[in-house]
Amino acid sequence: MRINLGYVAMSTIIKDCSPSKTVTVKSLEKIEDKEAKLFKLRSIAKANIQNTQRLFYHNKAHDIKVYRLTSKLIPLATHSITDEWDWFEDVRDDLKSLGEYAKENRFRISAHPDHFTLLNSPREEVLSASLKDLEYHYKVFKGMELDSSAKLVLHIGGGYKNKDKAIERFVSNFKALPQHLKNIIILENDDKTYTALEVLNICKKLKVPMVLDIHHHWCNNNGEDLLDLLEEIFETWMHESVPPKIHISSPKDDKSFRSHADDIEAKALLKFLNKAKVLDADFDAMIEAKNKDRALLNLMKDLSTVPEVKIIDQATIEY
DNA sequence: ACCTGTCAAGTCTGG
DNA sequence: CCAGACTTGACAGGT
Repeated sequence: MRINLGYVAMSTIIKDCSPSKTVTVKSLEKIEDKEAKLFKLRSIAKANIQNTQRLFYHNKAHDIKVYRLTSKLIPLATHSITDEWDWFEDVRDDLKSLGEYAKENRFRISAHPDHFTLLNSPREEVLSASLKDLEYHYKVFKGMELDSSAKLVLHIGGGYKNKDKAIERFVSNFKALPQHLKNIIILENDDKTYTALEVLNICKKLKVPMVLDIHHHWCNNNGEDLLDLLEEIFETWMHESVPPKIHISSPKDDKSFRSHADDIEAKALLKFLNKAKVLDADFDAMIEAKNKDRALLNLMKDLSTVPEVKIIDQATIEY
């Protein structure tokens, strides 16, 4: 099986290349002139897109084909303070050429809205803010002219002291989403509330792909063996044009087991690969480590000494 | 150039 | 009902 590694949002290798620059509400409020305000926002947005383009060049140079966009590409995009700002119009051309490059190189692009984006909140205002945030992400993809292989990764949300009810709410709110959002949302197990098995069942019901997070599974499970779930998890991707995606991170230490370590422990990953190999399925693996792309390259280096691992390119292995 | 408190957003726990 | 933890890159103000 072939595994493509990717990383999240920013580089620890390329300096001064943040795609997530922003401005605080307070300092934006201090700017009196409306045009100056817009200029500030526009400049930041364009710089973020430009830096994302630089990351794309870097990714290409390192054979990295799997990448998660920052959710902060457009500063304060869903905050009411920017209601007057037509950001899409301002960065239309920038997004378009960014997307062209991504498509030319067959990058597999995803995004992961922040933990405030909750489809199962009982609070109306939380749900509507979440919808706004989902539409914002969709618009970025749309501006890049990506098709529905570009995905939005979401968690199920809070437990609200009644998980069954919370799942019901998730399902009915999901069903009520506009089709263009349903097409791109994929669901991930989390480290505290919704286990891989629970998310798998929801994914099967809603017919959406599931992202398996291995680290989250270690944190939050009811004793299920991943191998028993893996085939069905990968099956949720059956109708997609891209391979299944998993998330990989290593615990920081025993004390903060849920936190992400700087790098990825090759040993634990190999254990998973050894289990998964019976399925012989290709998949994408998103590296979630503090060292970001550096952690990816470090992991590749560690894997290169393992006899069962065949190095295909700088970010791809066969096992 | 470097340091530190603060930042749009939610949920959960404990008081 | 409210404060603090969670978690995290970047800002902003200060040295």
